[in-house]
Amino acid sequence: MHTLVANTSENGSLKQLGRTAESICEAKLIGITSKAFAAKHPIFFEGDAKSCVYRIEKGAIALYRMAIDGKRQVFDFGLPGDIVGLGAADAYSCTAQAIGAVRVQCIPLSSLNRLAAEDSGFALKLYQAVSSELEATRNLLMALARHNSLERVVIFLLTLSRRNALHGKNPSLLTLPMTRLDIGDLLGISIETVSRSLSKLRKFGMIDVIRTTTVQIIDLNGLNLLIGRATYH
Amino acid sequence: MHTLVANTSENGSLKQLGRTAESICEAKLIGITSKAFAAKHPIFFEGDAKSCVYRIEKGAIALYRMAIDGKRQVFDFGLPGDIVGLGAADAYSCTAQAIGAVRVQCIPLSSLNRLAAEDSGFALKLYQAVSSELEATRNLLMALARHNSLERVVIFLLTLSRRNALHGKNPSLLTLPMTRLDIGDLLGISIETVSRSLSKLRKFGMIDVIRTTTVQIIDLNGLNLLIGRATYH
DNA sequence: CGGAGGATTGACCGGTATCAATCACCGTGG
DNA sequence: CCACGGTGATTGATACCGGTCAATCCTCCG
Repeated sequence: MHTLVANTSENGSLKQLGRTAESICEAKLIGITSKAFAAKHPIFFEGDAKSCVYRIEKGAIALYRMAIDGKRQVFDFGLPGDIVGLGAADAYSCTAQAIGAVRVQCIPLSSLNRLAAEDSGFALKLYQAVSSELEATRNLLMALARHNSLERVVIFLLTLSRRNALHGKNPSLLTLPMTRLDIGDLLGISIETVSRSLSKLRKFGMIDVIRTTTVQIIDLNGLNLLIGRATYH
Repeated sequence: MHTLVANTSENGSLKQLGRTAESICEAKLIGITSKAFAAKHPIFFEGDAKSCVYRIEKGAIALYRMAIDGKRQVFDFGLPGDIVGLGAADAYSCTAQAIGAVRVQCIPLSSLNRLAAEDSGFALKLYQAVSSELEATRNLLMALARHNSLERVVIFLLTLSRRNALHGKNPSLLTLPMTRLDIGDLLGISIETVSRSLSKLRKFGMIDVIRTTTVQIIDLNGLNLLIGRATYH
């Protein structure tokens, strides 16, 4: 998973999990299959007995939980390379849903458990991976609890930008595969407020909304200043 | 760590970590020492090189992180029996500070790492423990993002109540070792709003604030209804 | 008894949710 | 190729929750 950037611990967890995810996949895991899901289809539901963990090959998914009153909290978006479904509980602790068309690798839990029981090094990799998720969740928590709606949207954009940079893509041209509702449910704000925030950033001349799914960052430094942090590092 | 209750995954993680914490302490760890801290003194700082994990014997601590603008986000309160400082990173990812006088066991990281490398079962225990912390953090995230201030305070009280029940103490008589500021910084609201929420619950006849540090729950069912959940289960 | 830190209560204001109307984009079918 | 319909996005008007400032109260200790 990735890490929202507006915090003091910087992007350590992102890189770290990236490496961890890779080593998990490089391990001698057997029975891995590949599977495709159409847009909006669930990969697994919160509460379901856990049978597999998944590695995103192509597309994007949303990880979320529903509150009793029907409100939805997105914890993260899973993008290619990410592993979702980790955690020691025997049931999935949140729902994973395809945003667009998605292809995933299914890693059987039995296979994962066997390897972890045999190889303490692999078990420690799982420990690392979940530690990173914990870190990312705390960062999101900081973003939600301590920033207003405009700042949250900026943090979201900068996070995507940083992800792009780490994948060798253009950090100033962002693709938003998710809807405004998905973004709002991640940031804890309404779709209208997401929209208003993007419009405000456009009027400030900091971004350009080319299409609803494509955002060009014009003034990266300005965005960083909005969340109280300069870019030079 | 404990788990805020207003969610669908129930209290699984709480019990689970309770057990995990115990088994971690029962393990053959060497070099454990005991240490005392006075009120408001730091146990460790965010960013410090990690040398030990700590088990609370007596008293209470706050786990928090500071935002750039000086705002503080409390992630959790550590109460007797809890283990704090876990996580695969080589630096503490948040600050731990004594609320009142505190006594802790210091478990050297070197000892922990050696055992984890030798014994995959112990490594998996660490995996479980951090998974539970992740779960608790997600629950807090749900509370912050999806509940108003009154509901957050109710969730906080019900969490303490459940903790009491699990420790064999009276679930209707709550001790609040932390200040209103600590509570507010956990729930993302101001001290005035914490105070107003408690007063409102008192006027509703649902609680009685005996002293500022002691709350009697009168109508547990009513509190549960406020957060959209009945008690009968 | 007095001082200090913490808690409570009130008044006011701003940010954001909500409701509502319109717009933009895109796939479908004529 | 264009008209049309549906979904999602944008923009505006309004109400209200909760932050902030300020005054007072409470409790614990010296």
